[in-house]
Amino acid sequence: MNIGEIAKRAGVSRSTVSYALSGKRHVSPETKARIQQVIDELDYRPNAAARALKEGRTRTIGLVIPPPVRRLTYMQLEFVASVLEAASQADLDVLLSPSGDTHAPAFSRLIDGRRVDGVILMEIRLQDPRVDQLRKAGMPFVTIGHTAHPEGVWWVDVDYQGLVGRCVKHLADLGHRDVALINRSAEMLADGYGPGLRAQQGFAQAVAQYGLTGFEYPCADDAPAGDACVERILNEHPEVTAAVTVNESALPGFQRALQRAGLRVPADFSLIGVAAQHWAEEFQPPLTSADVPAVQMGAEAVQLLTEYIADRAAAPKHLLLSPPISLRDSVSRARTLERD
Amino acid sequence: MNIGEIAKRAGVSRSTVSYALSGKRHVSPETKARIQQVIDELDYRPNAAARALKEGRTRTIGLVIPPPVRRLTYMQLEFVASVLEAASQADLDVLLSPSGDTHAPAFSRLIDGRRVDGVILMEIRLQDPRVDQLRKAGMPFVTIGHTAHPEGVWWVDVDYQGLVGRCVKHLADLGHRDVALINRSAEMLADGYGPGLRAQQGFAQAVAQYGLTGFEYPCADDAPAGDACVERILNEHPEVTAAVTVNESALPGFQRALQRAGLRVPADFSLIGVAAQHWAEEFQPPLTSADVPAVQMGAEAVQLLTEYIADRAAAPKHLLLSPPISLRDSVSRARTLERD
DNA sequence: CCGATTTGGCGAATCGGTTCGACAGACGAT
DNA sequence: ATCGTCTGTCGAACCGATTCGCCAAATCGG
Repeated sequence: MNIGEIAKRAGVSRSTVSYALSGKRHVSPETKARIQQVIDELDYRPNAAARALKEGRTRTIGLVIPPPVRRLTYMQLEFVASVLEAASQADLDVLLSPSGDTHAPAFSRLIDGRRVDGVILMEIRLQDPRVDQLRKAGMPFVTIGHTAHPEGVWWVDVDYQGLVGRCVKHLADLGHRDVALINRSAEMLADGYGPGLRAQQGFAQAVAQYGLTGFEYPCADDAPAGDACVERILNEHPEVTAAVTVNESALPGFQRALQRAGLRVPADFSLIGVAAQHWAEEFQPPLTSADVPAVQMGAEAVQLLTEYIADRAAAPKHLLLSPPISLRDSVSRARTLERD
Repeated sequence: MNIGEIAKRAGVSRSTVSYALSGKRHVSPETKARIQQVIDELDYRPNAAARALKEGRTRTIGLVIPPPVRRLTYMQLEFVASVLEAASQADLDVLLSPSGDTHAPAFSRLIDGRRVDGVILMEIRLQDPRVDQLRKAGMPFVTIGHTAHPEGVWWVDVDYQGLVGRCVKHLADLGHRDVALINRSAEMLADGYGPGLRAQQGFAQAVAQYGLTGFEYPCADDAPAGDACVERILNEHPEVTAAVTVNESALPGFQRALQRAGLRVPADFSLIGVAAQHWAEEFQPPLTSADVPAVQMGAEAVQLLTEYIADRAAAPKHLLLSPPISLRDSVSRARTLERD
């Protein structure tokens, strides 16, 4: 069931079938109808490989996700979902590829084997070898997150630095003087993970600017780590009355540790952060947070990538999003002030 | 940078390059070395589309996931991750495709456009039109889950019916007389969702067999629904001392509702279920459960699919897994017995 | 009524690989 | 010296689409 078979049954040439399908040249309505009928009968659809070979494009994009996949955070899952959705809208297929040392062959296949027209890269590091490889191969790509030197690169990101700064300001305005930052894991920071390092900077700057005392705590991406982290904070710095977090996966652990310590949120301890809306609302009480617009970001990434693919000479574009802080129920005035 | 270019620079014909790469015919060591050197210099990799066209296979499998993707349960995410991992091991790429009405064109592209060599289908219904479509198109596929009439189909599944039955038996052995089943949502059951309906059957059978009184509660896949569901159970049937759950996404909600009601697990209320190990361990206290071996299932699905692709005439195989119940801390003897 | 233009469709080349058959040269056996 | 075998390589066909150039018939204007 190839185009030749269709042509034979419709009594026309292969090229006519092709033109009838693509509309790139005029075909008489009668002929077109006859061809369409045969196609419907046989459930014919052009062979993707043949088309890709001739056209030089695959109508497929690669989505490179961080391993181990099983540990995908909810936010990352939202990216994947929204990229998938946006790609589907644009009639693009998505080839999902884990990155990392053991998957290097797969990555090279993707790039050098021209399996995809472009790539969306998630979880990039400040220095990221994959960016260099893509650049060298001349493969269009958009990163979610941005490297230390993103000039000439297309990217979409959330302004972690600014957002964490605004969270600190929010706490300062409410009278908190001693605050903690619960960051991502120490390994990720050492590995040059952008959002973590930018959160660090934003926190340090804002703490200095508003004259607060700040303590930074790295924390692995799971509930037990969150539990342990909050316990450490409470032990080591009992004067801390509020925390800013960029670690949504650890949130359930915070709840447990605070509860065990007999601290109520927000009466005794305020919590604010940057997180996916889902996690923020799941928290008890609902977390005041800057909701990362993951869905929008995924869609924008696909949009940018299609633009890039369509015009490889176009000037690089990027998008730095800074969503507003949604006021929920996890932040209150500092205890010390309430005693006045 | 195509095979012709490599051939020219190495001073051989295109076919020799091809044979040097594939090893399907003997090529002298010197020639092979010369070719390899040119390839390394240019980072050459065969164009996937051209190869797919000639070979008639794409070295790609499709993974069809349920929409809305954003609501993937942890277990489903584990399937995706393990399929990805296993495919990567087998040098296969994975095309991720959401299913559902709005994505029908993408699904047809996958199947009729021969974009993939085979398909893995997740979340299938007892009656599933996608199964029929795949069958009609002659596309090899493996389902995770099985339809009402799985004869002639390749599949991998967990024995929900048997597992739920064993959970009930476990509770009966410990003296519980009135037990609840917290199932998946009413919509999913109405829609013919296999695991939910099989859990229902297993529960009903076991309850009858051991002479217990059973109450079935459907529950949506999220924490608030779980909270509300447990509250209803406690209100409507205060005599219930234990529940079996197959709804891992609702678990955090159970915790909250039980806590609010002042019931301790397992002293006052026992909980047992079928869930991903991750969720079972995240629960407070760790949940006694039959851990769904999602990672194994994903790997097995890929394995079966490659066998099927390699020999389309092979007799269908399937795998019905029945993991043991891991005893953790959420089940105890019934209260009434403890008073003896 | 004749040349120019438009309409509708055809044939062949092409994309970049794989693979089959052929073939030249080296070598061993008789 | 001759024949057969084996080695290593080449040339050409092919996979299934798209697209360019071309041409026959129909239509139009003066």
